[in-house]
Amino acid sequence: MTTRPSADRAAPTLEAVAERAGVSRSTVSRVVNGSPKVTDEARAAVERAIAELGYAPNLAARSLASRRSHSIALVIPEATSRFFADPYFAAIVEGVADHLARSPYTLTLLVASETDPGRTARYLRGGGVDGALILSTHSDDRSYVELAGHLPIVFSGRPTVAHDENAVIVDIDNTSAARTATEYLIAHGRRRIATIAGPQDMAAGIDRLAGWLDAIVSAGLDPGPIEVGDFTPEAGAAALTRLLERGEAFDGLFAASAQMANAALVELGRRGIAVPRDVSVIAIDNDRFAEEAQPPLTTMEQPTTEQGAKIAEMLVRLIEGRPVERKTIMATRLIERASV
Amino acid sequence: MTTRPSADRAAPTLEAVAERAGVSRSTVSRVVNGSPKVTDEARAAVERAIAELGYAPNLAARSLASRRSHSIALVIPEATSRFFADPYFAAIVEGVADHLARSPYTLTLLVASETDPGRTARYLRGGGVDGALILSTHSDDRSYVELAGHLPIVFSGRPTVAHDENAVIVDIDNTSAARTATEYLIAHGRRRIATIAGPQDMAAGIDRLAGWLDAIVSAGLDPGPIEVGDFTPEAGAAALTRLLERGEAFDGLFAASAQMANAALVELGRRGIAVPRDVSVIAIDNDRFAEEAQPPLTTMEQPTTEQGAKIAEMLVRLIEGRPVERKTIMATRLIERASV
DNA sequence: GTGAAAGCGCTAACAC
DNA sequence: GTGTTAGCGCTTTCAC
Repeated sequence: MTTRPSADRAAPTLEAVAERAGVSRSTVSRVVNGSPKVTDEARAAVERAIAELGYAPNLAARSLASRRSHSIALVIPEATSRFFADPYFAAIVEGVADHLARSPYTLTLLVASETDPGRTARYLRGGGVDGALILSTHSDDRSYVELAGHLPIVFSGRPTVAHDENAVIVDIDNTSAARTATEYLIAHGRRRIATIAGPQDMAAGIDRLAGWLDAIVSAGLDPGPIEVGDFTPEAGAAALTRLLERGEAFDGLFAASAQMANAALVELGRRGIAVPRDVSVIAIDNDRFAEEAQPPLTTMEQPTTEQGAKIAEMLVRLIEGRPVERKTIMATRLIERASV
Repeated sequence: MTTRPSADRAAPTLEAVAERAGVSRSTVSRVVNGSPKVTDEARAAVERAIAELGYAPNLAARSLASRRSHSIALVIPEATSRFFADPYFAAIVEGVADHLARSPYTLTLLVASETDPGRTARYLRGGGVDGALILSTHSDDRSYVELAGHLPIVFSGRPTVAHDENAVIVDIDNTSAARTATEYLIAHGRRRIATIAGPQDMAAGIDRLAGWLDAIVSAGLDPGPIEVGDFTPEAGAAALTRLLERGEAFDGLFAASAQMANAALVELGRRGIAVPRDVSVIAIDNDRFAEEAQPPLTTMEQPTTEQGAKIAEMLVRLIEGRPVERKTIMATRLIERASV
């Protein structure tokens, strides 16, 4: 059984409303856009005509004439599948969507096409959106940095490449969060601290590794072994295995993401290594992976949903020409559970 | 430290490209849109001019003239927060985004505003999108059903209200899936089967309850106690508690979602009721809640990501005037784990 | 195969 | 406060 699209009769135009209300198109436009310079009578007549006709303004025409689309893009890097499975990204999107729902802006999800990288840039420069949100990504984010000259852009997480002085960035202090986490391990008597670091081509990965090292060196200790993962549970399990295979003992472990820590905890348990008795574990991210870990994970919370709302807020301000801070650092805090 | 948007010089227009390439605007338009009716020379000249100028077509103008936006909306019902935390919705979005990334269409996320319900409809009718995807929602989805007269619409999950014969729907057979699950319990010797049903104002909730009942009646058994939840873990835990408080014994439990089953399993464990020894549990959804359940949950898998891709595919076909099936039923299958 | 001309439906000066 | 007049940058007949 098949069907074809219904032939819809032409939608009523602003001109039709004007005729019906007995006013000019300008007046209709003013009413639709909430201008105060309209008499109550005129406004009433227009509103009635709009209701009777079921008029809805044509967005493309409005956008063409006003040079504003009232829409912003959220650029999704790389594979979509990994994106939505990651509670970090889900929370960011939630914060963005939620903030925009209370604004006149609409959210466009732009999946960066691997097959045609130029497509995203072309879209962004075609005026389809008034600005774009770029999520922290791998070091190939140069093209986005360059886009900042063409339209308002806000980065969530600092780009790894050199960026314009005018770039607007919202981030947490990854170095400081990692340092605090590691210091917590040290304060609990741990002396030989390993780390499962994040990808070293992303700012969050690099900075968290630096924070771990800084805490250790500042305490006069020697760094434990380092293995790198890509923030996912699979990578965490693999990294822990490699850590153990190196045969270097450690009594503390700092993981750059809760997803990796959660999987590491599973591997430790499987090998009969008790947490926190034999090894204390701490990580960054207070998501479901931290909560559901066995034992529940002590971790640094980053306000992800709030960060999503913040980047949306910043972008809207940028678009509307209001002053914005160039760099916003969201606060993190320690959540004590049972893994240290 | 604050900054203001950079004053960007005007973007090059199609006309500028035409001048530079020494052709008319029509020819440039043809090249940009891949028309075959252009000589190789003309095409080369135009492409060079485009590259030199860094031209990107203005989307609003194109959309106004062609009456196509090459963009589709995914309408998100109710609270955004619940939406992104739900693996079902995340998978749907993933499927949609992934399919569209390989098409010339862009995805707009439309959060149905609770404060201004008309806003969504106005947007959809303003030509900002060529069609819309409506996710199964509560019974107040009447307004979306009506929209189908104005633009191409595809429903994921059948609407509970009467809908146009032309409505395009992609769904699973909820009744059959629930029946199969319940029959599996019966085949394993369970005779007194309770259920934690889904919301009774949603098709998935209603149909799954019907399937459960049908299997029981067909087997000549008496139905066990029923409690209703809203698909969330919290609702599952509460429903199980109520089920137990009723004092009616049961040796089998069918839950309408894995999220509810997962939480119910936790509650059963807490009370020392062994699964599957004392009670067998089965549910619908093969998501992380099913996998991570203790014990791992035997469940009916629905191909959620594929369903997302399917609704996107159907909508694009509808928009492009190609024939589409009015109703597509995605296959479900039993995943045997350890809870029965 | 190519160009000229006529809009697409709206906003934004500007005059009244 | 209201109407008139130009476009916004593109697609699309329709001649040639």
